[in-house]
Amino acid sequence: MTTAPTGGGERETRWLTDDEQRVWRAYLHATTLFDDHLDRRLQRDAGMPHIYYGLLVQLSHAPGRSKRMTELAIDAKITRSRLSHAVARLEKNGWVRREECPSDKRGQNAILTDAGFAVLEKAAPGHVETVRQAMFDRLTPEQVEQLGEIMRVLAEGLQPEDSGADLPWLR
Amino acid sequence: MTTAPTGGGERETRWLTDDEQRVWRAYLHATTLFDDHLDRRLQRDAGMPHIYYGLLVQLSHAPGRSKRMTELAIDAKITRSRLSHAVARLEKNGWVRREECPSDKRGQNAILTDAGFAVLEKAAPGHVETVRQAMFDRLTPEQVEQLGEIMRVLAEGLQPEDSGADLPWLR
DNA sequence: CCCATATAGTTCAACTTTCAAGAAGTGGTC
DNA sequence: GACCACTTCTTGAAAGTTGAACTATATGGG
Repeated sequence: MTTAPTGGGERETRWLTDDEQRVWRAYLHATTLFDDHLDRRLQRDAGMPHIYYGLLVQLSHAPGRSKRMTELAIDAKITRSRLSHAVARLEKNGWVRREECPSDKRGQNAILTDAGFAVLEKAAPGHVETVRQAMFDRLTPEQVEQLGEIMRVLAEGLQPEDSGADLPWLR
Repeated sequence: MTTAPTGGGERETRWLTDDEQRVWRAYLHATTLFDDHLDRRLQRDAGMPHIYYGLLVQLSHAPGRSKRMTELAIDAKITRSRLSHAVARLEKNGWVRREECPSDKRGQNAILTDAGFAVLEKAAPGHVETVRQAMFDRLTPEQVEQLGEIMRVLAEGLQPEDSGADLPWLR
């Protein structure tokens, strides 16, 4: 649905050209496959979806391997609701634990446990290898640079997304 | 977890360079935001997630606005299981109906209804506009071309993904 | 101090996705 | 024509996601 000369009461829709459609489809195709690929690998190698893995990574980089929930949600680009569920699951796995925030009683800190760190340490090489094989081994250095720049531009335009859910600015 | 000089018994992991990490993060960031953005828009404007919309689009392009389930699954890059559930939902909405395949009694054809087509017609301009604003209005013509080529390369390397679920080659 | 309002995080219900069966049909082989 | 391997599609339960409602705490005036 991107080319038809429109049908209803519209005001000059700027439909995609054939070239644009091809790029758009290629984008959807590739990103879908990529996402699935990563998810499966990590599910297999680390027993969790990609985004959960990303949470552990975030924590591993944080001072004290600890982070406020909201901060973690923002960094991982997910809603607080989703994070709550995710951390609950990771906690059940023994990979993360929660601790009250001393300075703000509403707050919680998510903390990477040693077990969690171990899982990360074990899965990381395989994950990196996956990413490398699927992306960096296939692209020329120029393309890698182009991709980076393109993604930066796209992300920039998407940041201040409102939409009524949760906190407006929080995703 | 992409830079640390490793920790356990590994054989020379090819960690990502700082530049590669930046690109990788930019990629994740942008694609995540993009996906969320589209999903929300379509949920709001058409009452369904992006992938369901994609199914209707596929059908609208097919001869007779009809397609075999498996073919549809392959084109949409989803499992048949997922498609079954999705079509069930779309059928409940009255946007798709199922019909037995005459030549193969195992088969089902998914058919876009007039109501389904109407939904598509109504949502399409907004959807295209969303895509245009978020992607094509932001990139230079060169970047669009680069993006297309890069995505083609990435998809190429991901095609024959096995992994044990459903049919290996299907999805 | 007390209030209104904002923020942090969780929870609930509805929905989607996944995985592992399972029911039904096809096609080739002997 | 009975068997066997395979394909097509569906189902059910578990896991994950979403948006909205909710609890509790914080904050900045009056």
